[in-house]
Amino acid sequence: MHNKPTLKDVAKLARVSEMTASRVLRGIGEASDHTKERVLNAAKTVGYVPNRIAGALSSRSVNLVGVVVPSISSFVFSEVLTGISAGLKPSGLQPIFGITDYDQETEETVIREMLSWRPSGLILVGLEHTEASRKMLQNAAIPVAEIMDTDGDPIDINVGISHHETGYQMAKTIIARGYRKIGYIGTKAKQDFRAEKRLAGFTEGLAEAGLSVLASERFSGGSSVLTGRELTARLLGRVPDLDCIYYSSDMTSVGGLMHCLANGIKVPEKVALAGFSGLDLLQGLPLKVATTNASRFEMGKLAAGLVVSAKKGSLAPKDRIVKLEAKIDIGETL
Amino acid sequence: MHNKPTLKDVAKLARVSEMTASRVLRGIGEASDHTKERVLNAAKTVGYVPNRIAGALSSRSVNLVGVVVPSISSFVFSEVLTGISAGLKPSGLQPIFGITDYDQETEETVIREMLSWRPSGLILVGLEHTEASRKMLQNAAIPVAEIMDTDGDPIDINVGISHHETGYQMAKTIIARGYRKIGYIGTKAKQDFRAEKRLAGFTEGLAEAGLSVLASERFSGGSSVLTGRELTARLLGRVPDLDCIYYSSDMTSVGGLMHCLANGIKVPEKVALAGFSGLDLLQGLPLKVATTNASRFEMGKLAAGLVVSAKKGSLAPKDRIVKLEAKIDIGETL
DNA sequence: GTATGTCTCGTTATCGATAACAATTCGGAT
DNA sequence: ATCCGAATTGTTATCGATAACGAGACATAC
Repeated sequence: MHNKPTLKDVAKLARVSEMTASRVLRGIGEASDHTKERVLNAAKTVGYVPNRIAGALSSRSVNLVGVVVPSISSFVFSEVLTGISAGLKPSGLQPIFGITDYDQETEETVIREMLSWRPSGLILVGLEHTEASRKMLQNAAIPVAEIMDTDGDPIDINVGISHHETGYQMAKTIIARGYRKIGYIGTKAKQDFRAEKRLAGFTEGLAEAGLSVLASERFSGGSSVLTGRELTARLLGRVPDLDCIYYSSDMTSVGGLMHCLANGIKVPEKVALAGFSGLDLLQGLPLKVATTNASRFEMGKLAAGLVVSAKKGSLAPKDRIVKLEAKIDIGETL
Repeated sequence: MHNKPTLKDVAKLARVSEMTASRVLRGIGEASDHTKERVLNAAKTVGYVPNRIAGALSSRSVNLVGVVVPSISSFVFSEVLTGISAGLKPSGLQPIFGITDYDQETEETVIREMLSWRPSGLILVGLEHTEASRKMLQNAAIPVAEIMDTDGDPIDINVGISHHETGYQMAKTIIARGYRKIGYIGTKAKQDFRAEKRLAGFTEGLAEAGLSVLASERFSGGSSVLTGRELTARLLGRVPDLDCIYYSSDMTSVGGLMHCLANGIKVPEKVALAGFSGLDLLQGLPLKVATTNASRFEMGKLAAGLVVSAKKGSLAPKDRIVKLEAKIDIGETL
């Protein structure tokens, strides 16, 4: 017996043509019960596993949707991915994931790699891509969804929230609750476009009240509780009279809370804290940290659904842009 | 212009044969600088994106490695995936991910789906699979790595830790530190084989000292801080004099710590806590929770490396089984 | 008995690339 | 001037499936 059984082997054993075997195995078209049974049995006895590569080449259709995210070692994206999986499930489309490490060149490579498999659709995070990436995506002639951010010029489908508004609203909220000496802790510029947009909106919101960010700490690399805790310690060490800190993520805001808990700093009496994302992690802490909920699961699911509709040609242009509401959750730290 | 440019279009424009164009674009074999340039230019002007499907069918080789995990909405697996990505990178192989939701039937479907793309290798979590899955994997004639667990009978490559021993050692450690009234909080049986094995080893370790788990709480669904907190409250409500709780995960043990912090219960004086995984999350908490480090990143990276070697045929049978050390980190809660 | 459909199943021609082998070119050695 | 081997480039035959069309079998209608 040679390498792997092919459709030909199945057909031969079942004494039918390859075409008939193919039809039975895919469950399309008509076939007598007698034939069906023979083919199915033959497939089982030779241990047939269809070759999707050949099938895809022949039918010019691939049941894959590429999903390109900056990182998977972050709750934020794993929830989005879970949402995408859920949204794709009813259509029979399979997601395949690629990681960019927050780097546009890497993203370009990943996109090229994905397109070379001729997927039925593509889902990307963010609106910032290299020129070459945009061109490839436009030429691909498949539904392309950019998610998580609506501040920019989308290629095709767009589902997300406005990070600029998110920052702006958080500034307003913080001001309304009486805080005036405000600090910021977030990633270094250019690493994370969305965090940068929130900060810009935040700064703008403060400026309208004649305020500004008094002090900030920036870090590179992933957000973690430890980073949040250390930078909070450093920031409050430098500027002890801050009465509120805005963080670029929930992970770091939790770190801030931990610093305060461990050092007997009263939250929010002495210092108020606010983060971003609405991670599940926040539930169960001694104090629920303020945040803006980015409804990541829903966003992923929705985007996946739109890609499916678009692929079927049943998605009007006006339904291709969905701006979700980013709702602030005051929690117990503001 | 028709649909998508093919190699033929590029070749025509560059006035060379398809074969020459193919060689230039793949950078293999020889070609004069003159030809190279013409082909590369042609490819760029028509916006050529290679069709991997056709390439894979023709060359009978696919630069993909399938990775099948129970879930991605958990730190545990996202770190493993990150490790796998890292381990695969030097080889040029690309990981593609599939999710089983902790269900063997789903796993079987996912495996079949992956094999239908004829990947160069497969990486699975755990040693428990359906009979049909095992058969498919054995017939696939590609490197198959089972990771995270070594308590069982591997199909091919195996990298992981012994969860039974992990539980056993934790029991010994807890006993050695003087705790006697011990509770357990973990997932419901059969959902998570590895957690079950840890519990079995734990119980065995206690039994050797004439002890047993006095009370336990079980949950279904994912591990979360909130679940850990609530169940800790419930368990201590039922059995207030427990002096130590063993959790099936770090997320839930952190929840336990949060319950204690919020309610003024002294840790570890009143009650000691221990989890499992060694998540980064533990860094930065007011108290470092005891855990067993499962070195997930390293495990993923190592397994990926072995798959690559095995694919090249340079992996001896004796190197196919790697049992890593699971090191207990006492932290500050034991 | 002939015609007309409806079911079933088979034949042929791709899909877009690459492997294997064949052919051509070219500079230099004899 | 001729020949040789290395460097380049081309030709042919697949890879394993599916789309599109075609054909035989069988039943029903007139």
